[in-house]
Amino acid sequence: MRAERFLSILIIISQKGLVTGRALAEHFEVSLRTIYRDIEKISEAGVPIAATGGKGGGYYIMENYTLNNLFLNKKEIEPLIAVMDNLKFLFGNNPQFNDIVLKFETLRNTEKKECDNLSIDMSHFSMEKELREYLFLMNKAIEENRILEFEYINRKMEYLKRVVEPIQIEFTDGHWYIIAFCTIRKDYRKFKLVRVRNMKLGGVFKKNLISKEEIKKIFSESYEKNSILVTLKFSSEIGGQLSEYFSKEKITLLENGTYIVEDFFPEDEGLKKFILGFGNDCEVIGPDKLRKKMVEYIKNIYSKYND
DNA sequence: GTCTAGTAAGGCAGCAAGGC
DNA sequence: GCCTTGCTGCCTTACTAGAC
Repeated sequence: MRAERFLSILIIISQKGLVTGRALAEHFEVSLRTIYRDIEKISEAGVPIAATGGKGGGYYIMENYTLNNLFLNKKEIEPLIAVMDNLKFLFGNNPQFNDIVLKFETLRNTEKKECDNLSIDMSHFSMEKELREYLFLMNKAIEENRILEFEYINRKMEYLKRVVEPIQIEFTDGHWYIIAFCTIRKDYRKFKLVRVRNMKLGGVFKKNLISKEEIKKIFSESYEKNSILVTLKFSSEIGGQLSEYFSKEKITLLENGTYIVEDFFPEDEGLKKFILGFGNDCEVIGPDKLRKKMVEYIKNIYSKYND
């Protein structure tokens, strides 16, 4: 704890140039006396920290002394800083996270030129404010083993109450999820954050010792169990777009210029909408039951426009 | 379980230096 | 001179680890 504070004090002084002992004491929530002792120990360790008294005074690191990037090289720092930039936007109200960001910003000062060629955006345009608030609550709940209560919007636009024991925050396919044990469904579930409303922190729960790998396996098995092998035929016009949705080995180019794609999909409403998203350029070849479902689905749409 | 030593931290008092 | 800030010494408290 103390060694960690020493390093943070050094980084803060290095980052800000001049910092008062009082400011450091407030930041670390310790007494001024403790900060003086810390500064003394840091100086004894050979770091040239100097001080000026009076108004406008404080601690500073003497010229020509820089903090080395001990563990990371330039190429490793670049993607980390891009990610930290994003996470700062999302977790900015977490004091512990802000300390980490400060450390990375210190690295940025020495690596600035190398950080400009990578940009990552993990925000969501429709619920920026809620996203930040929910991520903060989720993070806190996981750290303190606390229940999360929220309303979850299902496909029928019904608001269903959920009480969950959170395990992990995940960012996949451009969306944030909370992986948790649902105390209502008595099962592990993945909740899409854009469907969550009115999230609140609840009481403390006893942490289940299930590993992240086991949970991953549960979701993977569930996905496979609910998935079917689908064969799709695409027109030559849409060929270029297929690589956005499918891996190379799943796409076969036929002699007539059309494409065949074979892949596993979860068998739900989303699949039909996904296929229809390609419009007239996609045809279901198999399985037959999906082809029949598509026919019914399209008939329903047609009837809406044929009054 | 109890005692002891070490460590970390807080509080207080007094002093020095610098800026306004 | 007053205010702000740093510096130091002394005492106390709380916690932890090790010895018995």
